[in-house]
Amino acid sequence: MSRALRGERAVDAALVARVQAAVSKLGYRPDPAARALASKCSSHVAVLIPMLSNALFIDLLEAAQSALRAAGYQTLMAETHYGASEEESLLREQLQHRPAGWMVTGMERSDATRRLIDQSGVPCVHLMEASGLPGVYSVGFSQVDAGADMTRHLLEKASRRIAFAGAQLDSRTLQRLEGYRTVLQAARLHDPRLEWLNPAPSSVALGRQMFEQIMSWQPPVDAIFFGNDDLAQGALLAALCMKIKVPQKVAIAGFNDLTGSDQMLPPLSTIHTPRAEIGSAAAGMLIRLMKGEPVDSPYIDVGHSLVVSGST
Amino acid sequence: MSRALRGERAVDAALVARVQAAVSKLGYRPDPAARALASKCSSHVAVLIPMLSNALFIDLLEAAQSALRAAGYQTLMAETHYGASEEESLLREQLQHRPAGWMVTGMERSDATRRLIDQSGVPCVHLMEASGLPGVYSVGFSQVDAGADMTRHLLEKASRRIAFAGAQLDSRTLQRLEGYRTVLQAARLHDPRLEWLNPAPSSVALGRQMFEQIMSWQPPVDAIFFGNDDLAQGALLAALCMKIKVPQKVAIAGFNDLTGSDQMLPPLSTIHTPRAEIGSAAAGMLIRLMKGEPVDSPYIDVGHSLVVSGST
DNA sequence: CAATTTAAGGATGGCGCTATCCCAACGATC
DNA sequence: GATCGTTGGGATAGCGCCATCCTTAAATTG
Repeated sequence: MSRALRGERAVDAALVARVQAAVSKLGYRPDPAARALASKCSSHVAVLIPMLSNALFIDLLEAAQSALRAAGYQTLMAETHYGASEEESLLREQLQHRPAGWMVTGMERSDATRRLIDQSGVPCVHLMEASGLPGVYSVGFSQVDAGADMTRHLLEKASRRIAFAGAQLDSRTLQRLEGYRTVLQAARLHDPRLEWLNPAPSSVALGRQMFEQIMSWQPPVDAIFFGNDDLAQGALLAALCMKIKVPQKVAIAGFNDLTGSDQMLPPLSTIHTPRAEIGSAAAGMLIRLMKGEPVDSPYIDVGHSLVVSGST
Repeated sequence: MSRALRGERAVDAALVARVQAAVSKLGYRPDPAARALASKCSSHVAVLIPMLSNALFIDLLEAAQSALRAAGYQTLMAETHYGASEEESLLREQLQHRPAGWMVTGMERSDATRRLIDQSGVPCVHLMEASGLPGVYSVGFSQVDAGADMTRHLLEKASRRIAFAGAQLDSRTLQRLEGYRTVLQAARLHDPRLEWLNPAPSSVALGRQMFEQIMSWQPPVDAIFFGNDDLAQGALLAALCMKIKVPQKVAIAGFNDLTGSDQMLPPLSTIHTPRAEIGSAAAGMLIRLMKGEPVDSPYIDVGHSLVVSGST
């Protein structure tokens, strides 16, 4: 009797033991396809991330997948390439497979996508941004606060003309920019010409290029806050190449604390973001939701921390 | 009638058209769970890679997933962490889900795993190494030849004392080492003390550390061939830090042509490996196998190319 | 102690497909 | 023209579970 296996209703302990014994003796394994057909719900969790090539999301995915696997769920990863319509079509595709849960990145998406998620009745956890919206589950941290923290750090280091250089221009980068702006406006040091925004994907090569561009501008800047570490790494390499002293001539800061940032010359000051923690906490929350158990809080703020190093 | 949808047997064109019309009008979508239950085969493809944190496998996964998705298959990615037993348990787990196909990395695995794959009857394509074994499907290139090519290049650049520095020590790294050895032995320049092997995972930090170690050894080396680009990137950073001129004092070469290698100072000489091509070619081959169609050749050699740059 | 409620194990009809069998209609062969 | 393949469409029995109902035994009540 299957009830004994799933611990459903009240079942006599002796019967459970007998069933368990038979199960392990015969090597019985329930068929996921049959289970999905009968219960109208698979054991798959669809995880939608913008891009694998941004190392940031790898950590997220690895942690989430590992936690989900331990709980008996299969992870179906898909890339949205930062596209709202691609996200929608991926979700629609996944919906046919009757996923048990969803994990999506960020809060920004089309209304159609939002409706799709709501109406599907499939529990969904949002990654990377902590939101207080009712009925929305999320695990992340305040991108605005993190951006503000780094800007404040640069101010403390006596920088006055602080540039912000961002790529990809996804909503999280723009939130960091917002934090930067708020702090500089409060200090009466904000200058919109110091905001360098490039919609191209973030990369070491682009960071190098943006650094060269910013440094050729007049009047010179004291510091550059890059929206992602790969850009900042490129900038540090460009500075080495151009023999520009960092941080004496210009301070450089990054975001996310990616692999290799601590190996740069000088080591990069950055904001450490606990991606693995986000992944596992989100998986934990989603598992509770999928089992119909209550969750303590609809959103978890894992925080962030400033890593002060040689580049500032 | 479902036959009309799947193009099975001979079906009248008019009937097919009528069914198609009804399908699109009613928005009918076949249920994957029911299909899997009835046919004893899902539309899932399990892709097993060693580790996501090695950028090399990201390209592989992205290309494979994109091709598989286009053909209507779902990708289930899993990490073996370079462990034979972990690979076996992952495969065993996947087997319950009746995958339509398998993609695994490399040729090296336990006998039990090999048997598992054979006996399951699920088609399997091997990635990264081109093998001529009968009944084994694979897409890759000769790691031995690639290692030999780079070593020959260093010889041509007048290096005589050429070190090999490898990490992780997976079978592919060892094959590159084999190519290195063969060339140096033929040139009567082989010295086993110049082989620096570290089983720790490959990383920029480890490359830096290994470089410092190798450079403090006597007598000095002319060139170092690193088994992966992240190690070589770390070495280039260490050289900058130690004010050791590259390639004048020591030449540095990498492998795989990873992101950022062309941005280093000096740009890194490396072996370009067509990962995306491997991923899509392997997916294409697997799709044919899953459909029961014949494949032209059981293995595809995508080749490799030497990228000569500033570091050699 | 009979009547009623409660608890827990057992039986069974689908879930939505695929595979298989079956049969009608048609052409080919002798 | 009768027999025999052959082609193509329809009907149907599961696939292996889960949800639901049914049944029986035990506990509770008046």
